[in-house]
Amino acid sequence: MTQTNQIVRLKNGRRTEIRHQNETLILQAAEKVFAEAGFGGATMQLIADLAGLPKANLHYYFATKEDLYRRVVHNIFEIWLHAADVFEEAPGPVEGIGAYIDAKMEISRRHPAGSKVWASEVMHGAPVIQDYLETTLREWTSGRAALIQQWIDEGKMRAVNPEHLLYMLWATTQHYADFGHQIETLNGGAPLTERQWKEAKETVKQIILRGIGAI
Amino acid sequence: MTQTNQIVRLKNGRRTEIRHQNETLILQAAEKVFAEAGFGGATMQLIADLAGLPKANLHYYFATKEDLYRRVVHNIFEIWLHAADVFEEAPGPVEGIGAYIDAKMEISRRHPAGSKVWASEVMHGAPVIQDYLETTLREWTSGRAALIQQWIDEGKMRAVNPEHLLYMLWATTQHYADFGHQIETLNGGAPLTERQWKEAKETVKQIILRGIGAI
DNA sequence: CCACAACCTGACCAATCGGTCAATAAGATT
DNA sequence: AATCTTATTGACCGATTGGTCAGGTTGTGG
Repeated sequence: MTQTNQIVRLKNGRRTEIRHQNETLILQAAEKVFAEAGFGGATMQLIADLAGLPKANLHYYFATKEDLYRRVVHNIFEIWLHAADVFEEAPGPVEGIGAYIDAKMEISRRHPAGSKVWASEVMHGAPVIQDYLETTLREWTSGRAALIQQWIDEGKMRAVNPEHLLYMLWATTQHYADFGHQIETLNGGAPLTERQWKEAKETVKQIILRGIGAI
Repeated sequence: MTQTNQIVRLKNGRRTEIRHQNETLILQAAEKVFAEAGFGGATMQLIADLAGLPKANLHYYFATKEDLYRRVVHNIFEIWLHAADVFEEAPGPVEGIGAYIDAKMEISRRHPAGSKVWASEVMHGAPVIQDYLETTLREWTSGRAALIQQWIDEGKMRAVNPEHLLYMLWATTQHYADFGHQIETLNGGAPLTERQWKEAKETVKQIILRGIGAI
Protein backbone atom coordinates (compact mmCIF):
# COMPACT_ATOMS: atom_id res chain seq x y z
CA MET A 1 0.00 0.00 0.00
CA THR A 2 2.62 2.50 1.11
CA GLN A 3 5.00 1.37 -1.60
CA THR A 4 2.34 1.63 -4.28
CA ASN A 5 1.41 5.11 -3.09
CA GLN A 6 5.01 6.20 -3.21
CA ILE A 7 5.46 4.89 -6.72
CA VAL A 8 2.31 6.63 -7.82
CA ARG A 9 3.45 9.82 -6.17
CA LEU A 10 6.80 9.68 -7.86
CA LYS A 11 5.29 8.99 -11.22
CA ASN A 12 2.61 11.62 -10.76
CA GLY A 13 5.03 14.07 -9.23
CA ARG A 14 4.11 16.79 -11.62
CA ARG A 15 0.40 16.39 -11.01
CA THR A 16 0.45 16.31 -7.25
CA GLU A 17 2.72 19.32 -7.36
CA ILE A 18 0.16 21.29 -9.32
CA ARG A 19 -2.55 20.25 -6.91
CA HIS A 20 -0.46 21.17 -3.91
CA GLN A 21 0.51 24.54 -5.32
CA ASN A 22 -3.03 25.51 -6.21
CA GLU A 23 -4.48 24.35 -2.92
CA THR A 24 -1.91 26.41 -1.06
CA LEU A 25 -2.60 29.43 -3.24
CA ILE A 26 -6.33 29.15 -2.65
CA LEU A 27 -5.96 28.56 1.08
CA GLN A 28 -3.81 31.66 1.47
CA ALA A 29 -6.29 33.81 -0.41
CA ALA A 30 -9.18 32.30 1.51
CA GLU A 31 -7.56 32.98 4.88
CA LYS A 32 -7.18 36.63 4.00
CA VAL A 33 -10.70 37.07 2.68
CA PHE A 34 -12.34 35.15 5.54
CA ALA A 35 -10.37 37.28 8.00
CA GLU A 36 -11.39 40.54 6.38
CA ALA A 37 -15.02 39.77 5.63
CA GLY A 38 -16.00 36.91 7.92
CA PHE A 39 -17.48 33.67 6.67
CA GLY A 40 -20.78 35.23 5.70
CA GLY A 41 -19.26 38.25 4.06
CA ALA A 42 -16.65 36.34 2.11
CA THR A 43 -17.50 35.24 -1.41
CA MET A 44 -15.93 32.58 -3.56
CA GLN A 45 -15.52 35.21 -6.27
CA LEU A 46 -13.43 37.45 -3.98
CA ILE A 47 -11.21 34.54 -3.02
CA ALA A 48 -10.87 33.52 -6.65
CA ASP A 49 -9.90 37.05 -7.69
CA LEU A 50 -7.28 37.30 -4.94
CA ALA A 51 -5.86 33.91 -5.92
CA GLY A 52 -5.95 34.88 -9.60
CA LEU A 53 -8.04 31.88 -10.59
CA PRO A 54 -11.49 31.42 -12.09
CA LYS A 55 -14.16 30.73 -9.54
CA ALA A 56 -14.97 27.34 -11.04
CA ASN A 57 -11.38 26.31 -10.43
CA LEU A 58 -11.86 26.80 -6.70
CA HIS A 59 -14.74 24.39 -6.73
CA TYR A 60 -12.55 21.86 -8.47
CA TYR A 61 -10.23 21.75 -5.46
CA PHE A 62 -12.72 22.51 -2.71
CA ALA A 63 -16.25 21.21 -3.13
CA THR A 64 -17.99 23.90 -1.10
CA LYS A 65 -17.29 27.23 0.58
CA GLU A 66 -17.66 25.49 3.91
CA ASP A 67 -15.07 22.85 3.00
CA LEU A 68 -12.59 25.57 2.13
CA TYR A 69 -13.36 27.43 5.35
CA ARG A 70 -12.95 24.26 7.37
CA ARG A 71 -9.48 23.70 5.96
CA VAL A 72 -8.44 27.26 6.77
CA VAL A 73 -9.62 26.95 10.36
CA HIS A 74 -7.90 23.61 10.83
CA ASN A 75 -4.60 24.97 9.58
CA ILE A 76 -4.72 27.78 12.11
CA PHE A 77 -5.70 25.47 14.89
CA GLU A 78 -2.58 23.38 14.26
CA ILE A 79 -0.30 26.41 14.45
CA TRP A 80 -2.12 27.62 17.53
CA LEU A 81 -1.77 24.29 19.29
CA HIS A 82 1.89 23.67 18.48
CA ALA A 83 2.88 27.10 19.76
CA ALA A 84 2.56 25.58 23.19
CA ASP A 85 5.20 22.90 22.85
CA VAL A 86 7.58 25.27 24.63
CA PHE A 87 5.35 25.02 27.65
CA GLU A 88 6.01 21.41 28.44
CA GLU A 89 9.79 21.31 28.49
CA ALA A 90 10.15 24.30 30.80
CA PRO A 91 11.45 23.86 34.38
CA GLY A 92 9.19 26.60 35.74
CA PRO A 93 6.73 29.40 35.00
CA VAL A 94 9.34 32.00 34.13
CA GLU A 95 10.68 29.96 31.24
CA GLY A 96 7.44 28.16 30.32
CA ILE A 97 4.95 31.01 30.43
CA GLY A 98 7.55 33.50 29.23
CA ALA A 99 8.29 31.44 26.14
CA TYR A 100 4.61 30.81 25.56
CA ILE A 101 3.87 34.52 25.57
CA ASP A 102 6.70 35.10 23.12
CA ALA A 103 5.46 32.35 20.85
CA LYS A 104 1.85 33.52 20.85
CA MET A 105 2.79 37.14 20.31
CA GLU A 106 4.84 36.04 17.35
CA ILE A 107 1.84 34.18 15.94
CA SER A 108 -0.28 37.30 16.31
CA ARG A 109 2.37 39.19 14.42
CA ARG A 110 3.04 36.67 11.67
CA HIS A 111 -0.45 35.24 11.18
CA PRO A 112 -2.90 38.03 11.95
CA ALA A 113 -5.38 36.83 9.34
CA GLY A 114 -5.40 33.30 10.67
CA SER A 115 -5.86 34.52 14.22
CA LYS A 116 -8.86 36.57 13.14
CA VAL A 117 -10.43 33.63 11.38
CA TRP A 118 -10.01 31.56 14.51
CA ALA A 119 -11.44 34.29 16.73
CA SER A 120 -14.36 34.76 14.39
CA GLU A 121 -15.09 31.06 14.33
CA VAL A 122 -15.14 30.78 18.12
CA MET A 123 -17.07 34.02 18.52
CA HIS A 124 -19.86 32.72 16.32
CA GLY A 125 -20.25 29.59 18.38
CA ALA A 126 -17.63 27.40 16.72
CA PRO A 127 -20.05 25.85 14.20
CA VAL A 128 -17.19 24.10 12.41
CA ILE A 129 -14.67 23.16 15.09
CA GLN A 130 -16.86 22.46 18.09
CA ASP A 131 -15.61 18.87 18.23
CA TYR A 132 -12.01 20.12 18.42
CA LEU A 133 -12.87 22.34 21.35
CA GLU A 134 -14.44 19.42 23.14
CA THR A 135 -11.62 16.96 22.52
CA THR A 136 -8.18 18.29 21.61
CA LEU A 137 -8.43 21.70 23.22
CA ARG A 138 -10.06 20.38 26.37
CA GLU A 139 -7.28 17.84 26.86
CA TRP A 140 -4.63 20.41 26.08
CA THR A 141 -6.09 22.85 28.59
CA SER A 142 -6.47 20.43 31.47
CA GLY A 143 -2.91 19.21 30.85
CA ARG A 144 -1.44 22.69 31.04
CA ALA A 145 -3.63 23.59 34.00
CA ALA A 146 -2.24 20.57 35.83
CA LEU A 147 1.29 21.68 35.04
CA ILE A 148 0.59 25.15 36.38
CA GLN A 149 -0.91 23.62 39.51
CA GLN A 150 2.25 21.59 39.93
CA TRP A 151 4.34 24.75 39.73
CA ILE A 152 2.11 26.26 42.39
CA ASP A 153 2.52 23.20 44.62
CA GLU A 154 6.27 23.40 44.17
CA GLY A 155 6.22 26.99 45.35
CA LYS A 156 7.41 28.36 42.02
CA MET A 157 4.51 30.79 41.74
CA ARG A 158 1.59 32.13 43.73
CA ALA A 159 -1.69 30.24 43.92
CA VAL A 160 -3.86 31.50 41.09
CA ASN A 161 -6.64 29.77 39.21
CA PRO A 162 -4.81 28.02 36.33
CA GLU A 163 -7.72 28.17 33.89
CA HIS A 164 -8.22 31.90 34.28
CA LEU A 165 -4.49 32.43 33.94
CA LEU A 166 -4.57 30.55 30.64
CA TYR A 167 -7.50 32.67 29.45
CA MET A 168 -5.48 35.76 30.29
CA LEU A 169 -2.56 34.52 28.25
CA TRP A 170 -4.76 33.72 25.26
CA ALA A 171 -6.67 36.96 25.48
CA THR A 172 -3.68 39.24 25.84
CA THR A 173 -1.56 37.72 23.11
CA GLN A 174 -4.39 37.18 20.65
CA HIS A 175 -5.52 40.78 21.15
CA TYR A 176 -2.55 42.05 19.16
CA ALA A 177 -3.84 40.20 16.09
CA ASP A 178 -7.60 40.46 16.47
CA PHE A 179 -7.60 44.13 17.50
CA GLY A 180 -4.53 44.97 15.49
CA HIS A 181 -6.45 47.54 13.53
CA GLN A 182 -7.50 49.35 16.71
CA ILE A 183 -3.96 49.28 18.06
CA GLU A 184 -2.65 50.58 14.77
CA THR A 185 -5.16 53.42 14.77
CA LEU A 186 -4.24 54.38 18.33
CA ASN A 187 -0.60 54.21 17.27
CA GLY A 188 -1.16 57.09 14.88
CA GLY A 189 -2.20 54.88 11.98
CA ALA A 190 1.14 53.10 11.78
CA PRO A 191 1.82 49.42 12.51
CA LEU A 192 3.85 48.64 15.60
CA THR A 193 7.57 48.92 14.95
CA GLU A 194 10.07 46.25 15.81
CA ARG A 195 10.84 48.14 19.01
CA GLN A 196 7.17 48.48 19.93
CA TRP A 197 6.56 44.78 19.43
CA LYS A 198 9.47 44.06 21.72
CA GLU A 199 8.11 46.46 24.32
CA ALA A 200 4.68 44.84 24.05
CA LYS A 201 6.13 41.41 24.70
CA GLU A 202 8.20 42.65 27.61
CA THR A 203 5.30 44.52 29.20
CA VAL A 204 3.00 41.53 28.97
CA LYS A 205 5.62 39.16 30.33
CA GLN A 206 6.61 41.50 33.13
CA ILE A 207 3.06 42.11 34.32
CA ILE A 208 1.96 38.50 34.16
CA LEU A 209 5.09 36.87 35.57
CA ARG A 210 5.21 39.42 38.36
CA GLY A 211 1.47 39.11 38.80
CA ILE A 212 1.72 35.39 39.49
CA GLY A 213 4.71 35.88 41.76
CA ALA A 214 7.16 34.06 39.51
CA ILE A 215 9.63 36.94 39.49
CA MET B 1 -38.38 75.27 19.38
CA THR B 2 -37.91 73.23 22.51
CA GLN B 3 -41.35 74.13 23.75
CA THR B 4 -42.93 73.20 20.43
CA ASN B 5 -41.09 69.88 20.39
CA GLN B 6 -42.26 69.15 23.89
CA ILE B 7 -45.85 69.92 23.03
CA VAL B 8 -45.63 67.74 19.94
CA ARG B 9 -44.06 64.96 21.93
CA LEU B 10 -46.75 65.14 24.54
CA LYS B 11 -49.50 65.19 21.97
CA ASN B 12 -47.91 62.42 19.94
CA GLY B 13 -47.01 60.45 23.01
CA ARG B 14 -48.67 57.34 21.76
CA ARG B 15 -46.94 57.50 18.40
CA THR B 16 -43.44 58.15 19.59
CA GLU B 17 -43.96 55.37 22.08
CA ILE B 18 -44.74 52.93 19.31
CA ARG B 19 -41.68 54.06 17.39
CA HIS B 20 -39.47 53.78 20.43
CA GLN B 21 -40.75 50.34 21.32
CA ASN B 22 -40.29 48.95 17.83
CA GLU B 23 -36.85 50.46 17.37
CA THR B 24 -35.73 48.92 20.65
CA LEU B 25 -37.22 45.58 19.70
CA ILE B 26 -35.46 45.62 16.34
CA LEU B 27 -32.16 46.79 17.80
CA GLN B 28 -32.16 43.99 20.35
CA ALA B 29 -32.86 41.37 17.71
CA ALA B 30 -30.27 42.90 15.39
CA GLU B 31 -27.58 42.88 18.09
CA LYS B 32 -28.13 39.18 18.64
CA VAL B 33 -28.14 38.25 14.96
CA PHE B 34 -25.14 40.41 14.09
CA ALA B 35 -23.25 38.85 16.99
CA GLU B 36 -24.07 35.31 15.96
CA ALA B 37 -23.65 35.62 12.21
CA GLY B 38 -21.49 38.70 11.64
CA PHE B 39 -22.53 41.58 9.43
CA GLY B 40 -22.18 39.62 6.22
CA GLY B 41 -23.89 36.53 7.55
CA ALA B 42 -26.78 38.37 9.12
CA THR B 43 -29.91 38.86 7.04
CA MET B 44 -32.75 41.30 7.49
CA GLN B 45 -35.12 38.34 7.34
CA LEU B 46 -33.42 36.66 10.31
CA ILE B 47 -33.58 39.85 12.34
CA ALA B 48 -37.21 40.34 11.38
CA ASP B 49 -38.11 36.79 12.40
CA LEU B 50 -36.37 37.18 15.76
CA ALA B 51 -38.16 40.48 16.35
CA GLY B 52 -41.46 38.97 15.25
CA LEU B 53 -42.05 41.61 12.57
CA PRO B 54 -42.35 41.54 8.80
CA LYS B 55 -39.14 42.38 7.00
CA ALA B 56 -40.67 45.43 5.33
CA ASN B 57 -41.39 46.85 8.75
CA LEU B 58 -37.68 46.87 9.57
CA HIS B 59 -37.02 49.01 6.53
CA TYR B 60 -39.66 51.42 7.71
CA TYR B 61 -37.64 52.16 10.85
CA PHE B 62 -34.15 51.61 9.47
CA ALA B 63 -33.51 52.55 5.86
CA THR B 64 -30.73 50.04 5.22
CA LYS B 65 -29.03 47.07 6.83
CA GLU B 66 -25.96 49.22 7.31
CA ASP B 67 -27.96 51.92 9.14
CA LEU B 68 -29.29 49.32 11.52
CA TYR B 69 -25.83 47.90 12.06
CA ARG B 70 -24.40 51.34 12.67
CA ARG B 71 -26.94 52.00 15.40
CA VAL B 72 -26.13 48.70 17.10
CA VAL B 73 -22.41 49.43 17.08
CA HIS B 74 -22.89 52.97 18.39
CA ASN B 75 -25.00 51.74 21.27
CA ILE B 76 -22.28 49.33 22.34
CA PHE B 77 -19.59 51.93 21.97
CA GLU B 78 -21.45 54.20 24.41
CA ILE B 79 -21.70 51.47 27.03
CA TRP B 80 -18.09 50.54 26.45
CA LEU B 81 -16.91 54.11 26.87
CA HIS B 82 -18.94 54.99 29.96
CA ALA B 83 -17.69 51.91 31.78
CA ALA B 84 -14.51 53.88 32.33
CA ASP B 85 -16.00 56.73 34.31
CA VAL B 86 -14.85 54.89 37.43
CA PHE B 87 -11.30 55.36 36.25
CA GLU B 88 -11.20 59.10 36.60
CA GLU B 89 -12.38 59.56 40.16
CA ALA B 90 -10.00 57.00 41.65
CA PRO B 91 -7.14 58.06 43.92
CA GLY B 92 -4.82 55.36 42.61
CA PRO B 93 -4.42 52.23 40.47
CA VAL B 94 -5.82 49.81 43.02
CA GLU B 95 -9.19 51.56 43.08
CA GLY B 96 -9.16 52.85 39.48
CA ILE B 97 -7.96 49.81 37.59
CA GLY B 98 -9.68 47.45 40.00
CA ALA B 99 -13.03 49.11 39.45
CA TYR B 100 -12.44 49.27 35.72
CA ILE B 101 -11.80 45.54 35.55
CA ASP B 102 -14.97 44.90 37.53
CA ALA B 103 -16.99 47.17 35.26
CA LYS B 104 -15.66 45.64 32.05
CA MET B 105 -16.10 42.10 33.27
CA GLU B 106 -19.68 42.97 34.10
CA ILE B 107 -20.20 44.27 30.56
CA SER B 108 -18.84 41.05 29.14
CA ARG B 109 -21.29 39.19 31.31
CA ARG B 110 -24.36 41.34 30.68
CA HIS B 111 -23.81 42.32 27.06
CA PRO B 112 -21.98 39.43 25.41
CA ALA B 113 -23.71 39.97 22.08
CA GLY B 114 -22.83 43.63 21.98
CA SER B 115 -19.22 42.91 22.84
CA LYS B 116 -19.02 40.44 19.98
CA VAL B 117 -20.45 42.92 17.53
CA TRP B 118 -17.88 45.45 18.61
CA ALA B 119 -15.05 42.94 18.35
CA SER B 120 -16.23 41.83 14.94
CA GLU B 121 -16.42 45.41 13.72
CA VAL B 122 -12.87 46.23 14.82
CA MET B 123 -11.53 42.89 13.60
CA HIS B 124 -12.80 43.58 10.11
CA GLY B 125 -11.07 46.93 9.96
CA ALA B 126 -13.73 49.11 11.58
CA PRO B 127 -15.45 50.03 8.30
CA VAL B 128 -18.26 51.78 10.16
CA ILE B 129 -16.69 53.33 13.24
CA GLN B 130 -13.21 54.22 12.03
CA ASP B 131 -13.88 57.91 12.75
CA TYR B 132 -14.76 57.07 16.35
CA LEU B 133 -11.50 55.23 16.78
CA GLU B 134 -9.59 58.21 15.46
CA THR B 135 -11.37 60.80 17.57
CA THR B 136 -13.22 59.73 20.71
CA LEU B 137 -11.27 56.56 21.44
CA ARG B 138 -7.92 58.16 20.72
CA GLU B 139 -8.64 61.03 23.13
CA TRP B 140 -9.99 58.64 25.72
CA THR B 141 -6.90 56.45 25.49
CA SER B 142 -4.32 59.22 25.71
CA GLY B 143 -6.21 60.69 28.66
CA ARG B 144 -6.13 57.43 30.61
CA ALA B 145 -2.55 56.75 29.60
CA ALA B 146 -1.60 60.12 31.05
CA LEU B 147 -3.39 59.29 34.28
CA ILE B 148 -1.54 56.00 34.54
CA GLN B 149 1.73 57.79 33.89
CA GLN B 150 0.85 60.18 36.70
CA TRP B 151 0.32 57.25 39.05
CA ILE B 152 3.71 55.93 38.02
CA ASP B 153 5.34 59.29 38.65
CA GLU B 154 3.71 59.41 42.07
CA GLY B 155 5.21 56.03 42.87
CA LYS B 156 1.84 54.33 43.17
CA MET B 157 2.78 51.61 40.71
CA ARG B 158 5.75 50.30 38.78
CA ALA B 159 6.83 51.84 35.49
CA VAL B 160 4.99 49.95 32.73
CA ASN B 161 3.97 51.12 29.30
CA PRO B 162 0.49 52.61 29.85
CA GLU B 163 -0.84 51.80 26.37
CA HIS B 164 0.09 48.14 26.57
CA LEU B 165 -1.40 47.96 30.05
CA LEU B 166 -4.67 49.32 28.66
CA TYR B 167 -4.60 46.77 25.84
CA MET B 168 -4.14 44.06 28.45
CA LEU B 169 -7.16 45.28 30.37
CA TRP B 170 -9.31 45.42 27.25
CA ALA B 171 -8.15 42.05 25.99
CA THR B 172 -8.56 40.17 29.22
CA THR B 173 -11.99 41.48 30.14
CA GLN B 174 -13.40 41.36 26.63
CA HIS B 175 -12.21 37.79 26.24
CA TYR B 176 -14.93 36.56 28.58
CA ALA B 177 -17.55 37.81 26.14
CA ASP B 178 -15.94 37.20 22.76
CA PHE B 179 -14.59 33.75 23.62
CA GLY B 180 -17.41 32.96 25.99
CA HIS B 181 -18.35 29.94 23.93
CA GLN B 182 -14.85 28.51 24.21
CA ILE B 183 -14.75 29.14 27.95
CA GLU B 184 -18.15 27.53 28.34
CA THR B 185 -17.02 24.48 26.39
CA LEU B 186 -13.89 24.13 28.51
CA ASN B 187 -16.10 24.53 31.57
CA GLY B 188 -17.87 21.29 30.70
CA GLY B 189 -20.47 22.95 28.51
CA ALA B 190 -21.95 25.01 31.33
CA PRO B 191 -21.87 28.81 31.64
CA LEU B 192 -19.72 30.21 34.42
CA THR B 193 -21.52 30.22 37.75
CA GLU B 194 -21.80 33.24 40.00
CA ARG B 195 -18.87 31.92 41.99
CA GLN B 196 -16.76 31.32 38.87
CA TRP B 197 -17.40 34.83 37.61
CA LYS B 198 -16.29 36.17 40.97
CA GLU B 199 -13.16 34.05 40.85
CA ALA B 200 -12.44 35.24 37.32
CA LYS B 201 -12.67 38.87 38.40
CA GLU B 202 -10.48 38.27 41.43
CA THR B 203 -7.84 36.36 39.49
CA VAL B 204 -7.62 39.05 36.81
CA LYS B 205 -7.44 41.85 39.36
CA GLN B 206 -4.88 40.06 41.50
CA ILE B 207 -2.54 39.25 38.63
CA ILE B 208 -2.70 42.68 37.04
CA LEU B 209 -2.57 44.80 40.19
CA ARG B 210 0.26 42.70 41.53
CA GLY B 211 1.90 42.69 38.12
CA ILE B 212 2.08 46.47 38.03
CA GLY B 213 3.25 46.64 41.60
CA ALA B 214 0.17 48.34 42.94
CA ILE B 215 -0.38 45.75 45.66
C1' DC C 1 1.04 7.92 -30.94
C1' DC C 2 -2.89 6.66 -28.48
C1' DA C 3 -5.93 6.40 -24.53
C1' DC C 4 -6.93 7.74 -20.09
C1' DA C 5 -7.10 10.72 -16.18
C1' DA C 6 -6.41 15.05 -14.13
C1' DC C 7 -7.03 19.84 -14.78
C1' DC C 8 -9.34 24.01 -16.37
C1' DT C 9 -13.17 27.35 -17.31
C1' DG C 10 -17.07 30.15 -19.61
C1' DA C 11 -21.71 29.88 -19.33
C1' DC C 12 -25.38 28.92 -16.78
C1' DC C 13 -28.94 28.14 -12.79
C1' DA C 14 -31.93 28.13 -8.72
C1' DA C 15 -32.00 30.39 -4.42
C1' DT C 16 -31.51 34.21 -1.64
C1' DC C 17 -30.29 38.80 -0.77
C1' DG C 18 -31.34 43.96 0.39
C1' DG C 19 -34.51 47.00 -0.78
C1' DT C 20 -39.04 49.10 -2.99
C1' DC C 21 -43.81 50.16 -3.34
C1' DA C 22 -48.69 50.53 -3.52
C1' DA C 23 -52.45 49.64 -0.70
C1' DT C 24 -54.40 49.42 3.75
C1' DA C 25 -54.96 50.11 8.75
C1' DA C 26 -54.56 52.75 12.89
C1' DG C 27 -53.98 56.88 15.49
C1' DA C 28 -54.16 61.95 16.01
C1' DT C 29 -56.11 66.66 14.83
C1' DT C 30 -59.53 69.73 13.57
C1' DA D 1 -66.94 62.84 11.03
C1' DA D 2 -63.56 64.33 7.95
C1' DT D 3 -58.68 64.70 7.23
C1' DC D 4 -53.98 64.11 7.71
C1' DT D 5 -49.96 61.66 9.39
C1' DT D 6 -47.83 57.54 10.83
C1' DA D 7 -47.54 52.57 10.92
C1' DT D 8 -48.03 48.05 8.57
C1' DT D 9 -47.38 44.53 5.10
C1' DG D 10 -47.68 41.21 0.99
C1' DA D 11 -45.96 41.18 -3.33
C1' DC D 12 -42.41 42.17 -6.05
C1' DC D 13 -37.57 43.32 -8.27
C1' DG D 14 -32.79 43.52 -9.87
C1' DA D 15 -28.46 41.92 -8.23
C1' DT D 16 -25.58 38.62 -6.29
C1' DT D 17 -24.68 34.25 -4.31
C1' DG D 18 -22.84 29.26 -4.07
C1' DG D 19 -22.68 25.74 -6.95
C1' DT D 20 -23.06 22.91 -11.59
C1' DC D 21 -21.71 21.20 -15.96
C1' DA D 22 -20.36 20.32 -20.60
C1' DG D 23 -16.56 20.68 -23.31
C1' DG D 24 -11.85 21.70 -23.89
C1' DT D 25 -6.76 21.44 -22.56
C1' DT D 26 -2.75 19.43 -20.54
C1' DG D 27 0.00 15.89 -18.63
C1' DT D 28 1.06 10.72 -18.12
C1' DG D 29 1.58 5.76 -18.82
C1' DG D 30 1.59 2.10 -22.15
